[in-house]
Amino acid sequence: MAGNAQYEELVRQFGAFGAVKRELGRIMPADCPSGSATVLTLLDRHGDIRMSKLSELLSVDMSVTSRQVAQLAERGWIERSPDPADKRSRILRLTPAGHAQVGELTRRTTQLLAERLGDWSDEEVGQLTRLMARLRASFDDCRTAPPPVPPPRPPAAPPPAAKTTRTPAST
Amino acid sequence: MAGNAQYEELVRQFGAFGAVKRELGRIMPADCPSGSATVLTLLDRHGDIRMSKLSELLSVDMSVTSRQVAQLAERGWIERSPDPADKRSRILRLTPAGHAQVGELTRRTTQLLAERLGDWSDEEVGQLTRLMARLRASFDDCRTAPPPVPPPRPPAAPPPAAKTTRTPAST
DNA sequence: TATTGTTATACTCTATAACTATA
DNA sequence: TATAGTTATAGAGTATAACAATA
Repeated sequence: MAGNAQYEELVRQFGAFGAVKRELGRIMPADCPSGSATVLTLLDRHGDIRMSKLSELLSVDMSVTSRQVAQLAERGWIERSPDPADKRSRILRLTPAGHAQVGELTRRTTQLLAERLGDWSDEEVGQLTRLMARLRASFDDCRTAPPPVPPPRPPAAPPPAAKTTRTPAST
Repeated sequence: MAGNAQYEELVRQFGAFGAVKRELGRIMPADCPSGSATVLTLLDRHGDIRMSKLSELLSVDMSVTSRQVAQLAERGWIERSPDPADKRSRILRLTPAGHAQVGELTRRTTQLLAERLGDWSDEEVGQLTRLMARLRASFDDCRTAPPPVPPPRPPAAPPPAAKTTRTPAST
């Protein structure tokens, strides 16, 4: 368990990381902004998944995913096939063109990192990777498990309403 | 120096970090979105600075900073005083209300981190903080120092054009 | 002529809410 | 009634380009 001062410093670094993210975004192909790149990369790693699963991986509302995916389908990088087990669902899959695009994205990003992190050791890169993976996992877990010490949060904070990536909409 | 496979994995974690960023953004006050929060935090840390310096810290075009800062000024969180040394410039400074707002932001973010990172050790939090700081620095350095091994980049990649955070505009 | 900052415009990312089709 | 996905709308973030004032 860490102290507040440590958390404050960590949050500052989160903010500074935005600058890194923006630089990465600037080297993306004009027809593939960073949001699209993120989706393609996730599909490349997780294989054929459903919209809802993708929303969960991205931690965004499914409406966002829907639009992103529609754009990628228009460009021919992914295809949406009906799920035989549930006619409401659609299975997402990279097309050959999609795989090629992932290759191009990988080429660009690894080149930039090679330039910028030239003086980092294997060990350091690995450490940062592991810690960021764990960070993501720690935020993920808390969508299923309630916080250890639920402190009084007077305004907007109804019970987590179970694990879902859906617009609350009406009641 | 690390291998390409390591860089690919690191980039994937960069993408996953977006989910953490979005969660942080969701707990911000309605009148202070995460972009504003980043600016306020930077001003709190760096003291009175000029627009151009702030743009550099954020790694965004000055036009972006200008709008952000205008909004914050409207809310009364910062003030822009003329720079006596250069009448074109403006000095940015947090107001007392701005400092109070920073306090509120800090309270919210540290609480969320305390919930999510409850099982992290001091050492681990410190390590992640240090590595992210170094990451930011590594990207920063390369705006002044050219890449160690300038590889052939056929399309869009004219010489760095010196360190500036400005729209290229016309020639 | 070059630099600092502002404004106008356009595009991406995101959330909320309403809707359709299926379970 | 609840869930999977879509669409419409609105707001925030960002870049490009043109502009004004000052150096």
